[in-house]
Amino acid sequence: MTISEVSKKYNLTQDTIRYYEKIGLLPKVPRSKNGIRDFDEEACNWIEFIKCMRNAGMEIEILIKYVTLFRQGKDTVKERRQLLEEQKSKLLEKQKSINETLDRLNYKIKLYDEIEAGTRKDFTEKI
Amino acid sequence: MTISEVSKKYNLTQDTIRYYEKIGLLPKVPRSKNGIRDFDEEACNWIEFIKCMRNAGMEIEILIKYVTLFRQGKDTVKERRQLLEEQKSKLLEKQKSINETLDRLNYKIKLYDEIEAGTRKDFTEKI
DNA sequence: TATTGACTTAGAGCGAACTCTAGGTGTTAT
DNA sequence: ATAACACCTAGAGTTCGCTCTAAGTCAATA
Repeated sequence: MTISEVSKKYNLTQDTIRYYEKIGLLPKVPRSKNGIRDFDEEACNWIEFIKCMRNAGMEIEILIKYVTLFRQGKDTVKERRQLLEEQKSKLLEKQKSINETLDRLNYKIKLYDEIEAGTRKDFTEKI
Repeated sequence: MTISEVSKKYNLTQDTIRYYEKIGLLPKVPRSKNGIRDFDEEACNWIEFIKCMRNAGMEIEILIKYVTLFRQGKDTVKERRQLLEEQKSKLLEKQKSINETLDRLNYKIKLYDEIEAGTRKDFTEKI
């Protein structure tokens, strides 16, 4: 698969994919003899994995660490597990923040609906 | 309330608070006669609100827009409602991404647990 | 044969959100 | 009175994660 195909498949720019490889986020992307990237299934799987993690806001440094451990083989399973557990905690925190904010947005949207409907005349919005 | 008290109360640096005011994110922070900020309840409420929204990842530009509309009074209720609704959608998307990633992390953590426990001998982790 | 088009690289540039620096003012404690 | 301390400002610097630029290689088509 060429970079333009991968780019379309995962909706990432070619620049982003090259950047990810450059910083060590993609282990061994195969190349055809004239130096052109030829993504195999494993490389694609990594891209998909990284995209998923990045979408959730995981830091690139952490992902590089994970990829590095992964490449070192079975001996790093314990450390990888630990890393993922930490990231899980962070995501749970983030989830909590988002839920709090959603509650607040819902409250305010409801308030604005009441104001617009005229069912609330005492317009004392308290931020 | 002085800036250092507010800073402690909301766990934001003084620099961040001053920055928020400078860019128009805090409507009218009162000042004592020698020019020192003296946060009243309303200013504190704004800080708390902004902190909540920022924690969920809402962009500063959007928050400035909201604050600006708020200051313009009742006539902007409809527009404010619309803005909040858009941000709500974004947060729901983000929530979805986080949930997907959490599922994936849980799967991998479980896999690593099995590997470590020795209950899974076929070590064919597929990223 | 010339040009088009997809790929390559190194490295510069960018936007967001702070964070820090330098220099200044005003109040309080010794 | 002088030092310490908390505050102030404008503006420069930093970090993250891309994104763009310039210059080059190579294969296919007019």
